[in-house]
Amino acid sequence: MITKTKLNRKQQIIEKATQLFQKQGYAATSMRDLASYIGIEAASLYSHIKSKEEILQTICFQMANDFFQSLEQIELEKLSADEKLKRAVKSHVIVLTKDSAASAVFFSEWRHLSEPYLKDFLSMRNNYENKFIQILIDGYKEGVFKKMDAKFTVLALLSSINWMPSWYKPEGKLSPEEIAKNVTDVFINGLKIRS
Amino acid sequence: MITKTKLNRKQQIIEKATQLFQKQGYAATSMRDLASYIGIEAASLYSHIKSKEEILQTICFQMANDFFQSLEQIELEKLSADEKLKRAVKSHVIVLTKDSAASAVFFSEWRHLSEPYLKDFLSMRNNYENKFIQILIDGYKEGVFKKMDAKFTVLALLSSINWMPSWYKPEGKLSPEEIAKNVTDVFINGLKIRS
DNA sequence: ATTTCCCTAACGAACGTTTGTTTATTATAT
DNA sequence: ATATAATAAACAAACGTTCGTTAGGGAAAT
Repeated sequence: MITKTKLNRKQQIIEKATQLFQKQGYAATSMRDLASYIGIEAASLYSHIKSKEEILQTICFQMANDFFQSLEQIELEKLSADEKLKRAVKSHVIVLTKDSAASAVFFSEWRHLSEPYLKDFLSMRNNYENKFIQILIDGYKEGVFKKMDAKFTVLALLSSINWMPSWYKPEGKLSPEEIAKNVTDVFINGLKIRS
Repeated sequence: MITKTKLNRKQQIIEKATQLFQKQGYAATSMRDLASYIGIEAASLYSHIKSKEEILQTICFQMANDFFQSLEQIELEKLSADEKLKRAVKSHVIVLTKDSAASAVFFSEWRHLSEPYLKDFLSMRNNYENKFIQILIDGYKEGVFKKMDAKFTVLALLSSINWMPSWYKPEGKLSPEEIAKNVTDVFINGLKIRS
């Protein structure tokens, strides 16, 4: 099982790197650091990966794809704006909690990507935020949401969720669904027009 | 004016370092980097500062003090919980926007502090969060706020604000007061019991 | 008024260490 | 026998920091 061993090793490298990048940051994590945690020499890492940055790229774009895919699926459904927002937040939280270490790296370490990856990354993120903004604007047009600064509100909403990886523990008392419900409860009931 | 010149230079170093730490991160910013932006040699920095980490310590604990001071002042006043929360958020945003670069460093780079500074820092932050949590608990007891997970809500609230330094521009259309109002509007009207 | 002295801020050079990565070689497993 | 994965050794570059020195200005002493 040559390929299997190699894939496992590569996966192991990326997983351990994810942990270290989260705890110490990308720049403060050395390849010797990473290697010693795995139990091999730094030079041996290069049998499986091309460079340190390739690891970061893998982590960032894997997460970016996951987020995008989960949101695109929701856009297909025909839902009222508030339902759509609930679903979008729930999906976002689920993706995020599935690998909270990778999410933390995704949110904090992307700036160490070199061009053209940095440009691609930022454009994807912008795109993602715009989809949320559109949901809020639609909600306003439908008469479901108050008048507001949609971009500001989305940034506040996503920020409150995205900070989670720094304190979320899978063994904690709150499930991803409960977290999503808590967040949307606060935000939606503050946005929704009460009759 | 010996002392004045020296103070200005030291201040200049810390200000430029704050900018670079925000943009590139603490670990990815070298002393030669910093020096060249100022227009001197790296070695010359050490006529004014003791070490690279001392700069980070200065930034972090200056901000920590500012946040603490602004909150302690509010605790003295006799206010209803929702009013108190509004005031606390407003103070928080004002401190944060006064130097958003330093705030960004404060929120993202504290993990590079060494002991015992790291321990002190985390204990201060915990303390600060607990003051917010207490406001929410008081609000619940007063019958002003819904039943909720106070810690979770505070983390969500502070996170949505603390992410701001990454996009806040002083020349933007929103003033600190308007930002605070937007945030509290969303959160308070989502929390407050409607009669 | 001139000299001596001290202090600050800057410098170039170098310190020892660590960085990411490459190479040539050996061990392992199929 | 062949392909893969690990190694030790080495690389140039960069790291934070220290060194001895120098230039310049103000204070003190002559």
